[in-house]
Amino acid sequence: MKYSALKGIHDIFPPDSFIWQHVENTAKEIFSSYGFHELRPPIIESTEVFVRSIGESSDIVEKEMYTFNDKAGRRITLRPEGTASVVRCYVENHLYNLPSPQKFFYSGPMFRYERPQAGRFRQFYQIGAEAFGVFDSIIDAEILSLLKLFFERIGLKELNFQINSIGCDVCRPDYRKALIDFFSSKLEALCPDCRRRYEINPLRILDCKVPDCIKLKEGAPVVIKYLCKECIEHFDSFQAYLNLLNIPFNINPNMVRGLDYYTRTTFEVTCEHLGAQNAVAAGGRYDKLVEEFGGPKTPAIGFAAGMERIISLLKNSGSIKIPAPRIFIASLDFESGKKALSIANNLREKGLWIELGYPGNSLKSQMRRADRVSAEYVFIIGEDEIKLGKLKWKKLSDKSQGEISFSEIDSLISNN
RNA sequence: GUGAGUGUAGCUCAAUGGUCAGAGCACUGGACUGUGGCUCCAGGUGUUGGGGGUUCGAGUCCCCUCACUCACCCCA
Repeated sequence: MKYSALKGIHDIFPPDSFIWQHVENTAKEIFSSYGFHELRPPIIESTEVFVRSIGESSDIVEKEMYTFNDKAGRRITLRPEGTASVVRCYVENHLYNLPSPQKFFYSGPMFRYERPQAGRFRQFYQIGAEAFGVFDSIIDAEILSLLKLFFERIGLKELNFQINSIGCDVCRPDYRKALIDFFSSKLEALCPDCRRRYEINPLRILDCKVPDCIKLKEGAPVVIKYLCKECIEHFDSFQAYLNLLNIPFNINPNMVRGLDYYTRTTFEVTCEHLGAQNAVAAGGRYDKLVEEFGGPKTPAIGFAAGMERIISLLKNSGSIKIPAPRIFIASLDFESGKKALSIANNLREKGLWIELGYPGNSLKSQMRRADRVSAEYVFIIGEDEIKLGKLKWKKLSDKSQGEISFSEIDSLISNN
């Protein structure tokens, strides 16, 4: 084979593309009902947009971005995530002057230069949503409620909702310091990765999976105990809203998000059937980011859902119907072929999905193809039918068949 | 970036170091001269991922390389 798609980058084609459409259409419908409207940011930005939002020292920025110079020497990056672009757009276009809150959703490809594995690709698709301008945790609950309805509607089951609060810039420094104090005496026993995390982002030691590290973090300070009064109130009311909405959730104090911009609420939706990369959606609050981008002080919260992971769960559940043509028209020679073509044209103008058999193939093979594509009806036109001015029809599901004159085709369609 | 596993027909996979590398699925035709699913018959493509080595002989063993997969890191 001469050419293949790049590593970690995949084509999407039927029948999978039907599932993609189903998910995207459902998302648009559900998100709209929560007042989230589509925003289409570009997929490339100046590198600085991502460096400033995601964080200089994060892995994404340090080693995973597709970055290049354009012809004028500007530093350009293919977006590794969506939030940075949405915030840039929000600030650049002064959308904060519109009635608050402003709520947006987006969908499209993201790019990260990573080693591919199950549920992780170099080009991958996310559907995300962002809400600007609300401090109250009621919006946090609305976001989870939106996710729950979305996943229910597309047919995903057995999902776990995990939440946490990682504090704000008032209380997080205290917690960070407590963690550093706690682990400083255990440094030698930690795995090499955790020793590195200790330097870069001590919070990340908490979600290490190495058995020894799991033991060592018993008795480690819990973030919730260090939250300031405002953060506690926010987290408590968040949970009250979730209970009101009957959204089952677990508090996972070890869930710390990797991106620097998160504050207070973080959450993740996971599914056990996925493999190591088990999050189908994740997000959180980022109350400082708009300001850092030069906008007014504006609280915000958002999430991103991984399309490929959703699709793979739906494929395994086998619950998606693949659409099928309404009518398959088989024909046997030049004259009947012409008749078939013109009937097909008329019916397609009415919006019906019509497949044509081709007279070069035997009727048997045309019938077989009609069956393979799960056509509802087969029309058969040959020499006799042309002479008599009528065609034979057959309904494949129950084998019923009959004849109908060419002029009566419309009524057969509308009666069935 | 690190580690492990796998590369044989369009797809899923067989083949103890030994003759000509096979089967199922799928596709086309026929049995059924114009009626799908079931059954039977017929029809064919492989530089065994690529390169080198060991051997009388390599799909099989060794080395290199590439690709894919899974896991770590990280993250949707």
